[in-house]
Amino acid sequence: MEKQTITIYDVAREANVSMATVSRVVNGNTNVKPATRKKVLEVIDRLDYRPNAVARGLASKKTTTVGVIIPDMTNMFFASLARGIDDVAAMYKYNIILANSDSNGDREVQVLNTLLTKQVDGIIFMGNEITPELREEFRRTKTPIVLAGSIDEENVNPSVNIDYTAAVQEEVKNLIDRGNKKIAFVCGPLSQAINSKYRLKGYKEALKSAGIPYDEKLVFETDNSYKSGMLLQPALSSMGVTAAMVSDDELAAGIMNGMTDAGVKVPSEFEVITSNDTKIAEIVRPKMSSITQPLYDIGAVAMRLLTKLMNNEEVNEKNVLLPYGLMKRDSTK
Amino acid sequence: MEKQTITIYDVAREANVSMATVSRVVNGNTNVKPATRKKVLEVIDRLDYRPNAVARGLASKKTTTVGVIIPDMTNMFFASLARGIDDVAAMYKYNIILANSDSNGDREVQVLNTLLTKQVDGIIFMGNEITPELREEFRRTKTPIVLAGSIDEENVNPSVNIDYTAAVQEEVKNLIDRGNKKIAFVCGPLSQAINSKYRLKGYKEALKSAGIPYDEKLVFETDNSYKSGMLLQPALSSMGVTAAMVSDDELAAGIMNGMTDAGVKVPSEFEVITSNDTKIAEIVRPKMSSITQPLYDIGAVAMRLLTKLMNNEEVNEKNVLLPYGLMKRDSTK
DNA sequence: ATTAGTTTTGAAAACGTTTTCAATTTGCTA
DNA sequence: TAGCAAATTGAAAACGTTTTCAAAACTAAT
Repeated sequence: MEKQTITIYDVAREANVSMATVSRVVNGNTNVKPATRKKVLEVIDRLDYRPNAVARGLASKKTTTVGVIIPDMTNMFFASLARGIDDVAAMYKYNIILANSDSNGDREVQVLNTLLTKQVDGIIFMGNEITPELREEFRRTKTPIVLAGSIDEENVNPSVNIDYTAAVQEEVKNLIDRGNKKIAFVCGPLSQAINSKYRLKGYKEALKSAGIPYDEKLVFETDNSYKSGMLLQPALSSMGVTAAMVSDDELAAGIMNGMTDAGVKVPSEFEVITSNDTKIAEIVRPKMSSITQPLYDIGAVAMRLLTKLMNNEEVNEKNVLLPYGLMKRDSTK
Repeated sequence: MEKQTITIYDVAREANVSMATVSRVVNGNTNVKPATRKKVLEVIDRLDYRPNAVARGLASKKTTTVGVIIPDMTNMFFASLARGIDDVAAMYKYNIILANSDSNGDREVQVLNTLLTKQVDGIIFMGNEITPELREEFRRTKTPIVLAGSIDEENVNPSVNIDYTAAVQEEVKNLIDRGNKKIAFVCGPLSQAINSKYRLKGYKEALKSAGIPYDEKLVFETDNSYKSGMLLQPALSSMGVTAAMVSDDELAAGIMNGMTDAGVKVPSEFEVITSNDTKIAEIVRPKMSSITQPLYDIGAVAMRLLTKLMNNEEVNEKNVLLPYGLMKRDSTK
């Protein structure tokens, strides 16, 4: 009554052929006489043989599994990317091992190593702060790694993103054009290049073009949480800020609700623009205007890129920038 | 310059011991003389040896990987469960292979089979409709499977849920007590037992206790999407419905926004209660009253249960019901 | 029939571990 | 210091595939 596994050997015996031949038909190798193939397939069917992927992985050194490191799958932004990743992975017959890192450097290194230990064929990394230790691990491995919706300032790994600087710059310019003088820039940790080097740069450029002096006090660094957003209202209001460019949807929803709850009218008295265009932007009232990112596609393209790398195909552009858009909804005038 | 992998054999040679001994120290087996252990550890460190999990899996017949079948990771409800699953999995040194099924029966069967092929040690299944084919596959495998936040009417697999019937019954009773006569029951596919057998039952029971006749017209079957909710307003209003018990948060948000957009005041003119208490319930305005489910815990407990099953430990209760709550927010009077 | 190519096949060696079982070493006790 | 049990080690056989290389079986042309 013990687990009686059927192996390739059993099939070979029953079909009167060698294991090699069975392996060939299982793998769709064409160099098999049709009659033989038929015979083998019949036996496979009769015995209900299922190849053992682990053994296969050991022998072939391919696992058809890729690792996906994600800060938090409960965050709509990353979840959307991950969905794109999984769909394309499935399309190419890969499975994904998904691991949440909570953007914790040590955890990221640890996860990366267990993924490598498990011999994944490739890795997709999401997370915006790449510690020196992590970078070193990236460098050490031969396993291809691509960043999705994530910036590495040293730009050594292939990546898929949008042009955050240009998008923010454009939105802030629009805010200025509508008469806003004091515009807050609210973002996640400034230790993340995506915020400090890219988005903030767009913000500064827009101000500069308009001749508005940059005021450090208008930059609010947060942890990207809804709650943090809610708590920002007093500070924002007391400084006479009339608009905010926000780097995360939950955060933005928090700011907007905080404002509304305090009796500040959005958008007439306060405009908010968010950055990720997740479902949340649409569900919230007023609906939030947003930079639109092709979230699903960022994941999908990243995974597609990874398949090429795993296949040793040539890739022309290692750092892909997908087009972004600006979606006007009801949180802006 | 080829991938020069260090194997256990290299370590054994350098340390002047057998592979068996190296294996023992790597696996923390206590029957190794401290001096030997130290020597081996030094070599491991020097050579930067990393055990190959695939080979290990083949030899030991354990992969320390579990499969997770999820309808859509982009759905906050399931994403929250999955987060609990992954955290507990990590705690017990497992990784998860996550696969989206879109609740498609064929896809579920297919995914299940590739997971089994990959020799996962266990499986967590989310999805509320278990086709006969899928059930048959469940039955065929020896690999333990537990359902998380998902109902199988035949109840053969271990599962973790809340008492959906009681929760709905309680909420609907409250709605009745507040004077609502026409209460809609809005849910996902009635082909899913969780809706047709459990939630609907609670709804009916509440009506019956209050002596209100059950009207099939007040039952709205949807696909659980935000959009479907938005489109429901005309039907709801025209029938004179004053409250809705909804089975999904996005769906509920859609209904609420649909109402509000049409000028119907929530909650004074229309009350809505949702069922999953995801972030969305809190972010939306008015905040939605909801049945509260310990989402993270459902996942966490399911995974914990699975670890026991994988370990052949005794489990006393195979079908766990976690406590639910009722959270009063602003979408009810 | 023979020959020279082509296809098809099979034997056996990987792949990198764990695990079993027996052999060796060690530590105590008398 | 012999004897014995316990602790420590190692040899080699799994684990279930893929892959290489050569042999065998065809095919077609003479």
